[in-house]
Amino acid sequence: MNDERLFKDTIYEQLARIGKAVSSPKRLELIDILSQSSRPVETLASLADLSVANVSQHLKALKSARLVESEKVGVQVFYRLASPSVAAFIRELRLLGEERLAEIDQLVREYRTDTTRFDPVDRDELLRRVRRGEAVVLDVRPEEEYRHAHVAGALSVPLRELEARIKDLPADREIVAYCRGAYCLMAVDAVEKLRARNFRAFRLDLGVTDWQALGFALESGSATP
Amino acid sequence: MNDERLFKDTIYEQLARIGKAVSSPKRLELIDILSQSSRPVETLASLADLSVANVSQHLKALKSARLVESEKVGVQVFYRLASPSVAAFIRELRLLGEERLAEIDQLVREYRTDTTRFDPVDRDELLRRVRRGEAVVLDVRPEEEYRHAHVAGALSVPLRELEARIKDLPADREIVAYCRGAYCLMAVDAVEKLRARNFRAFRLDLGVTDWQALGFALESGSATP
DNA sequence: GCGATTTTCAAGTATTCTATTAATTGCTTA
DNA sequence: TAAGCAATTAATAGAATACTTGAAAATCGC
Repeated sequence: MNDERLFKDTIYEQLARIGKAVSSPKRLELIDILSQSSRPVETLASLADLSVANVSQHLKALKSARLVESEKVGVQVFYRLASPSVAAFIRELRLLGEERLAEIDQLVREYRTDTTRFDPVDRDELLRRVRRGEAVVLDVRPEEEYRHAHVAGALSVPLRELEARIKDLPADREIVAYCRGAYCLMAVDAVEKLRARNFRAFRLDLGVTDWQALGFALESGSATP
Repeated sequence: MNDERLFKDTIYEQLARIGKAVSSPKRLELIDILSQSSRPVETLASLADLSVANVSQHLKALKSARLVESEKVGVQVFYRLASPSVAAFIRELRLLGEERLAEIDQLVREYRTDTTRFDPVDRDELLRRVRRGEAVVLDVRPEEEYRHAHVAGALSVPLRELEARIKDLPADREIVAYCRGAYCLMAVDAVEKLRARNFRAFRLDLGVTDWQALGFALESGSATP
């Protein structure tokens, strides 16, 4: 075997490590969870519906492909994505899947029973309004995820607290809610609740990584009260 | 199991199909080959050092993940990438690998014995000159790959023909050569040959997909003589 | 040292992957 | 319509790997 072949074989073998890491559904789910916020093992286990030992194994696999890192905080071990590029890569994977795999489209169509998809306002128009500052952006994910990273300028109103805090929202402005991304329905819920109270509310099915890819800045840290 | 879990499981299972498709070194290599040009099975087999039957299996796997498509042309079956997004995705995979896997860096460093890496001119500067039209861009890949897609305005001078055609190149202009990408050394060879004849030649270690990602337009079709 | 959390281990089962040879299919073209 | 070529499929075999789980062990803060 000549040098060049050996070189290619080795390079592709290395690249395949990443492919192997993302060839398991559960590991993809873990990466998605981690792209919202860093998490201790136990939480990951419960979010992904796996045993702790099992998650630990999957995390080990992800770690050996250098896609995640861990850090001990107190008694827990927190995992996080090793780099923002990981989230960007998984986003590409998801986009490719949505483009090429009709099954995904089908699934999403069947599962989404929400009303926002009949919105008369399309995504581009909403984004334009957000860019112009005409609309208020609402992050309805749990506060922890908001703290980890959110669209710059967005308000944090976790879905669970929406009812209680709805009176503080500006009734005269358009509201654009987002959550974890296209497969997450928290923002749909939020919009329905808001509309019931006569707010002009819309959903954007984007996660923070998607916002970022569209050129929006992200921030981290708590909301200023 | 509730609806949401079922939905997630199914979605991630679908996305993992793509992960599985790119979890094999040989399939990654095949995709890379196809990102240069569409090819019949037999050629793929010889380029990737595999048996025809084996390539056929791998192609089947890629096809079932909708990453490649095939078309019968005459007596042969030509395979091609199902969409430019596939090449873009594999590029992201490669970039992530280069960022995260030190092994790849190491390998490339060991394998590259060329001199161009000591170039005093860096990539950004070269790109600037190309954008300004100050430099001639040379595509040194086989003509077939040039025909499939090349950087707009680039000259096709396959490495094998370089010696014969060297006299037609402009001696007074800077020459920037490229080939299949970072792991391909044809452009290195070309630059060395050109410099031996006193041309001011440089290498850019970019493949067409990389050029495209940098905002350069691609063209296809034969060179105008 | 206690306790909580996480990792490792061992085991079992199942599955999967890759590559090869041989046979077959399906086209093209003579 | 038959010959010839390219590609696919089948059958096989062995290796390798993967996933999960329950129990034990390690780690580390307190």
